Amino acid sequence: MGRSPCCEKEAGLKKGPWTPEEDQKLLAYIEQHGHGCWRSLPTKAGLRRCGKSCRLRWTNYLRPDIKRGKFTLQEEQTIIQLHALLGNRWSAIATHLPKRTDNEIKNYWNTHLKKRLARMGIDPVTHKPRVDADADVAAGGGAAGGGARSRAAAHLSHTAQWESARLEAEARLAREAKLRALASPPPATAALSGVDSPTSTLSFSESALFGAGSAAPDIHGAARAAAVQAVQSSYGEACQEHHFGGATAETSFAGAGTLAGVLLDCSVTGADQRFAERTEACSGELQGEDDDDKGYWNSILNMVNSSMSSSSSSLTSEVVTDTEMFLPATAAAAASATPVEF
DNA sequence: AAGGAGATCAACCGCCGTATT
DNA sequence: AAATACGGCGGTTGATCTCCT
Repeated sequence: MGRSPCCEKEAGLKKGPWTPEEDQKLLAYIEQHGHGCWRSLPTKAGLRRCGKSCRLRWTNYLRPDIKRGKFTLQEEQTIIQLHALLGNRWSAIATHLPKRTDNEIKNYWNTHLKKRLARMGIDPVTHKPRVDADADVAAGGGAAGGGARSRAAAHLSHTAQWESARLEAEARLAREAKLRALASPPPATAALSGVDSPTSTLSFSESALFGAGSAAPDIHGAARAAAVQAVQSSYGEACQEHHFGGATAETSFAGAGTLAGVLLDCSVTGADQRFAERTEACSGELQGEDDDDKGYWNSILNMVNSSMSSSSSSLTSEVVTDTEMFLPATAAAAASATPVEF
């Protein structure tokens, strides 16, 4: 593990900013041959760069499906939501922002959003109002507050576990899709078509299939089913190791899956009625959760909702707007707190 | 107009997980 | 089972840009 940097092996490799000529070479080579093995690509393409540098340049800049320029309000909202859920897992966040790279999102978070949240008095790490933390400190970190926090942390931990399981399944799905693609080579023009999500192990279209289960071509049917099964079993195991109020692994999966599933469904395909069904199906699963959890998610949603209400966006179907999407049924009722100025 | 400070972002670095040998 | 190769990820850096004095 921890092998040495690829660039160490060959001296004289160029570093630093790419020139237009280098870009052209890389672009031309990939368009013609696909990237294949990154390590051998620079030699074949006539570039004095290491493979890693080429891969980075391609994924972060040259790919034809990358959207550049200012982030929209909706994108900002999505990033904030997903960061609250996933933390600094930029590639996972990028999965839900088509045409944006993890590097770009990371940069935008560090240079814009983090500061903005901080200005609003919200801790960009915990996504909680700083006042809470102060109050807890002032109260000497009492057992009640600490307990609530740990429960909230446990809730988040479940979410993260589910997401991890999902990402694992995505990776498996992507590998299987790749194998299928190799088995039946695409036309030359398709060399660039399998990259419709900048950094995800799963392409955006595949995410959509996976999340929405909609009109998926049968070629992916088995893989999708396998992926779903993998998520279910992974999450089931996670549930057995932890709590979830005595619910079975399957129902726990449904409950927690709602949260991440909503993100997936809504960001990829727009809200659909399956979501409502699942919300109904799992309502009450998380009723043991504490008011702190409600407040936590409320604060995020309020922030998001307030900015959304001031915009003319039609994206309300694309990002989470309904408290029930995020919260356990019991928490939804408490979602009428004053919106935070964004 | 000059230059200093802060902001931005492309690119690098080092580590990790997985596949292959 | 161990070693190695590879792709991917998140954190960090440094060059460049923009704004302010």
